[in-house]
This record gives sequence, structure tokens and C-alpha cells, in this order.
Amino acid sequence: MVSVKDIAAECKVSVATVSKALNGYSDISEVTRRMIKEKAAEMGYLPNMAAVALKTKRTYNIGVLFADAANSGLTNEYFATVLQGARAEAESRGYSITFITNRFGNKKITYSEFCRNRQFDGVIIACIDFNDPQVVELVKSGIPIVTIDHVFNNTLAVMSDNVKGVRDLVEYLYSMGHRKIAYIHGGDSSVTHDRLTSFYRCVERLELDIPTEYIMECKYRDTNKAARCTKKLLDLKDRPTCILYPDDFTAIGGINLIESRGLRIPDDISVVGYDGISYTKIHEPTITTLLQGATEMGTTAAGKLIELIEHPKTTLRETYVIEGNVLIGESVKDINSKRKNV
Amino acid sequence: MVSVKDIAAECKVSVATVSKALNGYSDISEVTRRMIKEKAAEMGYLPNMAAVALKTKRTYNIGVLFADAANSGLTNEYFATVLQGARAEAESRGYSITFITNRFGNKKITYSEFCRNRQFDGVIIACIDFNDPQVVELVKSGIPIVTIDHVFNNTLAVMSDNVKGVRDLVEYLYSMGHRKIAYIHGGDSSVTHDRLTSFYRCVERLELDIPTEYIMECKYRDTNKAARCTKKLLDLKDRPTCILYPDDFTAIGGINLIESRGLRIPDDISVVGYDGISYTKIHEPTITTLLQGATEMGTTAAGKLIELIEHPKTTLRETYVIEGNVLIGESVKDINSKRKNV
DNA sequence: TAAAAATACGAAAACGATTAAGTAACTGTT
DNA sequence: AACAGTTACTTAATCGTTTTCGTATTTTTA
Repeated sequence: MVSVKDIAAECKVSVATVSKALNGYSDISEVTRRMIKEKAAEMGYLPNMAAVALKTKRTYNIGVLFADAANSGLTNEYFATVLQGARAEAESRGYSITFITNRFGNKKITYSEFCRNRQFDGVIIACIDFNDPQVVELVKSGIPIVTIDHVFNNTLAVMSDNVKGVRDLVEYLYSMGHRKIAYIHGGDSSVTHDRLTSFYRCVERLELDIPTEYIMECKYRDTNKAARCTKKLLDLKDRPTCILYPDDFTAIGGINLIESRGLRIPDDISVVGYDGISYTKIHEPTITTLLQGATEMGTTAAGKLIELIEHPKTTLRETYVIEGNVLIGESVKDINSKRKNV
Repeated sequence: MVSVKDIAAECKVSVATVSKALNGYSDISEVTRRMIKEKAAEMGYLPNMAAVALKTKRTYNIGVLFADAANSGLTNEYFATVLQGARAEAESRGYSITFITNRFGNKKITYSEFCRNRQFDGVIIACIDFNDPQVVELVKSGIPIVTIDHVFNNTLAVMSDNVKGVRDLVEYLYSMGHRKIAYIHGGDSSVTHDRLTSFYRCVERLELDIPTEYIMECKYRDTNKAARCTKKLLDLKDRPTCILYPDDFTAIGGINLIESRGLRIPDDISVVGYDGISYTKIHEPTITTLLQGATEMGTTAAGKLIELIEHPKTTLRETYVIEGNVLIGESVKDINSKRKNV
């Protein structure tokens, strides 16, 4: 409501003086500046962001691109946590966060057009098919971008340390005496690729003998598929002592199947999840999993993006890798002392 | 990039004509209108929202106020689903969604100031302390508002049908032969109040005899407190045959305690959750719960808010009550045939 | 056929800020 | 005392739209 014009009138100076005083220009005397600032505060002045945006091309608004209805999106705890972190960091630095959509009024537009239309200062992309041509177009559009769990060249990226995550898990399992480790990995993506590569590297280094039947694929969060995979593993002649799942949901799917067979966890077989969703802590038994630093990923993503926005030249387009930690639950048995079959 | 001015030049008409043609004014001939529209599409024109907002005071942007870091916020599946629904509906109608914060640059401002500053067309409030003076201020600010699970007078509200929810659950339990029903209710809020009132009404109507020890309070999502309450209920001389929990998390907390006592669900005691989060479907046994129509609440909230925004006079400030449904799981025993201890 | 009405367009003033360029009043230098 | 340099402002253009008020042309009416 109250504009620079009102303050100018009140203070008997020009609008330019008010604007400059408020924005820290040096050609305003300290006494006038203080007087204007006080008056502005007193009158409850806040700049009209539309006007600021129109003039300066800066909106202090960041767009986030999350998967749409079809996928899990917001209801995926991991991504929700990342977003929460990003939001907190952005807000603490004076930026707000808006969801990116691909609609304008009643017509379909591309993500990139939407971002241009809304003039976002930057964009955070997560939890989406990174091969989508629209996403690629957005990445190439020139607007400052940070991607979560995916690396494009020439944009900022924040990754969960999947290599270390899987390594930590496998080493933990090894330390608990496990040698026959099955790995049900997720669907095709760079995340899956990193984890799988890390798994094979560990296998080699630790000189484990993992038969090919121990490696299976399962869509993330697909509990039914996870159960089917688990069934196959249980039916093997040489059954693994532990199964690694792509995420905590699939782990639960596996656990349920295992228990339905009358087997107990971890006594008969150990299981390990991934993500560290809250349910793993209240499930009985609690599930050993890899807790990803989701909040830190969010804050890093927003923080680095804002640095890039505010200092376009100085910041390099780096990839930041955020480490997670093994969250030790009760779903892995220590088989060091007791000797299991062979 | 491309503005009305560019289109005007291309079409050899004035900017006024372009604007009017694009906005459906009647004083533009059909032939020019078509020509301008085609050119605009061809040039990839999209209006600069900042300029539109500056001129018309409409941003096509809706603010959402969700609980901040301290509370569960986005990672609460119920609210995440509501938000998802709201977002989908808003987007389908050409509105985008921005999180409300209380910061402007590095200084604290009120929610209301932030909304004024960003010129939101409307606001959705959910998952927050509705007694917060800042929230009250926002509600009184005059901006179109819809609240979720709370009713202020003179604003739109979307409520989960807590009365029906609890009634449906209790009636279901009754139909399964349960007469000794304990109710652990949530902390003080209008939601809790509605549910509790509904519970008492059912008790009266069904002529159940519920001792006061059967009614306990537990903070929402506090699994430890839920376990402690459950313990007390199990230790009663006259133990209930079923326990109702304030939400699915606390139900799981209760279930774990029950099972740690060597009791089985539902054979020894039945439990019922509330919300219908995804864990209830993969928990073993699956949990009977009340699935709230979270998505529908979100779409209704956004839809009604937009109606209010676009037709300020015609829409009344109503309260919309969204019904949920009992999601029948395996955690409630049918004790009609078999006779339990008295 | 002249006046009135309708049609189709344009000029220009907003909206609320920012900022380059200009200017008046001092201050300091020689 | 004259000049340049500094300080502290103001003027005015601008960002990209919308929208009021004109106005020229055509159509209708009497």
C-alpha cells in the first residue's frame, strides 16, 4: 500500500532519494538516510516486488521442479526433506520458493517458458526424469540451476554420496560377518548406477563371491516387485545371508515376504534399506538403512544456487556430494561368532 | 523477452491493440485479433508477470502457509498430500504456489506483510498453530484465505470430516463386536475436539460403557507417549478389546509396545489408526485406519479459494467438509462369534 | 443526405520501483 | 577570487503491461 512516493511526500524529498536511501546508495547523507529509513519503518513500507522485478529483473523467487502427480513427489519423505531444507535455507537468505508447473492459464507451456514467465532467479530440479526434453530445455535455458542427485555438465549439482553410502553399508555388513550379500538395486538412473558400481567395487575389494543371481532390479518403492525379488532370492539353493534393497519401502516389502515365509529377521536373514525414512525407526524390528543427508542436501542446493545467482562470475559450476550415514537398526544379524550354513 | 511492443511492431498496430486482442476485448476486429494471436504464438510471447502484477494487482500466485522446521510440515504425509492436491488444482487453473515465509531479505516481517509484499491473490493455511497472533493477523488482513482443518469465521475452510471419521470407525468396531473401546486422542486442537465429541456421541448412542481410564491424551505422532498410554491400558484390570489412536504413527508406537508384551494383533487386542498413511498398507499386519480425503481436501481448498479470488462477491465463506473412509486392514479382530473374556 | 451510432483502432497515462544524468550548493585549492 | 571537485540531492526515463479516453472511419437511421 505505502509506496516510495508516500515516503517521499512525508519526508519532503524525491522518490529517487527515498529509493537510494533505502538501497544503500552513497550519495545520500547519513542524516537524510536515517530519517527516511525511520519514516519507512514507521509507515510499514515494503517494496512492491512486482515493481522491483519489472525494473531490476530480480524476483528473489526460486522455482522448484518436483515430480508431478504421477510420481511420488512431495509425499516421498526423502524429497520432502530435501525440499524442506532448501526452503529453510532460501528463506533465511530472503528468497521464496515457488513450484514450477507447465501451465499458463489454460494452455500448456514448457517448464522453461514458465520460469521465464515468472522470472525466477534460479531453479532447483529434483525427483524427476532428467531425460525429459523439457527438463533438458530448462537446463539449457541459461537460468541458474541446481540439480539434485543428477549431474549435468555446466550446472550446479548436489548429490547424495551414493558411492560412500553403499560402501559403508557393505563394509558394515562385512564387519558383521556377512559374505553372501544380495543387492536388489533400483531402476535405471545415475543414482542406481553409482550405487551399483560402488557395490561391485566393494565386492572386488573385499573379495566376495557374489553370484549373478544375487543382483536383481526393482523399481524404487515398488513393494510388490521387491517381494517377488525377495522370493526368488529365498528360493535359491545358496541363499544370501543379507539383502540390500533400493530403498526403505522395498525393504519393508521384502521383510513382509520373508516373515510370511515364517523366517525371522534378522535371525534367519538380514535386510538393509536405504534413505532412512522415519518408518525405519518405528518398524519392528528397526531397519538398518543408510540415512541420507537430505536436509543438508536441500540447504546446500539452495545456498549454492543463491551464491551463483548473486555472484554469477565467481562461483564455479561444482558438484557437491553430501555424505550419509549408516543408521544401525536391528535388521542385520552379527554372524561373526555363530557359524551359519557353510 | 518478446513483449507486446515487439508484436505490435511486427503486426504494425499499437501495443494497446495487441494487449486488447490478447485479452479478449470486444473492440478488436476478429481478423486483427486472429492475426495478432498467431503472431504472438509464433514469436513465443508470454506476458511478463511482474508487469501484469504491477498493473492489475493480480499475480496468479497463491501463498501456502505450512508449519516451519520445528513441526513435521512437509514430511507429514497427510499435509504433503493436501498440498499436492492443492498444487495440482491450482496449477490446472493457471495459478502457481509459493511458500509463505516471515522474512524479507534479512529482516523479520509478519506473514501478512510477506503476503502483501508478494501480492498473493490468496492464501492457504494449514498445519500450523492457528492461535499464532501472526496467523490471526494474516486472516484479518482481508486477503482471500482458506484454512485447512480449522474454521475461522468469515474465511473459507476445508475440514476433514472428523465427526464422521470417528463415527465410522467406532461403528465399524461395534459391528465387529467390540464394546470395550479405548480412545487415545490427540493434543488440544479443534480437530481433536471434533473427534472426541464424536466419540462420546457414539458411545452414548451405542450405549457403550467406557470407563474414564479408557480415554487418554497423546501428542500427535509421538510414538513414545503412545507406547506409554498403551502400557497403561494393557495394565488395566478390565482391558479394552480395541484401542483407537490419534494417528497412524502413534498406532504403530502402540502396536510395537503391544507386541513387545508378547501379545498379538489383532488376536489379543485390536488397534486402529487415523490418516491412512502409506505405512499402514505395508505394515504387518496392515492397519485399519481412517483414510482422510487429503487430496480432495487440497483440490477443494485451492478450487474454492480461486473461485473466491475470481468472484469475490458471489462466493460465500463456506466450510467444506471432506469425508474420509475406513480403510479396513488386519488390525481389528472380529469378535462377534468367539466370546472373549466377558 | 445529414446526423447519429457503431466499429476499430491509437495515444497516453498509469502501476511502483530503479538509476543514469543533471544541477545547485558547498569545500578546498591556487 | 576563480576554478575544480565533492556532496546531496532532483529530474526524468524506463521496465512491460493495462485501460481510459479519444478519434477516424464506416454503418445505420431519419
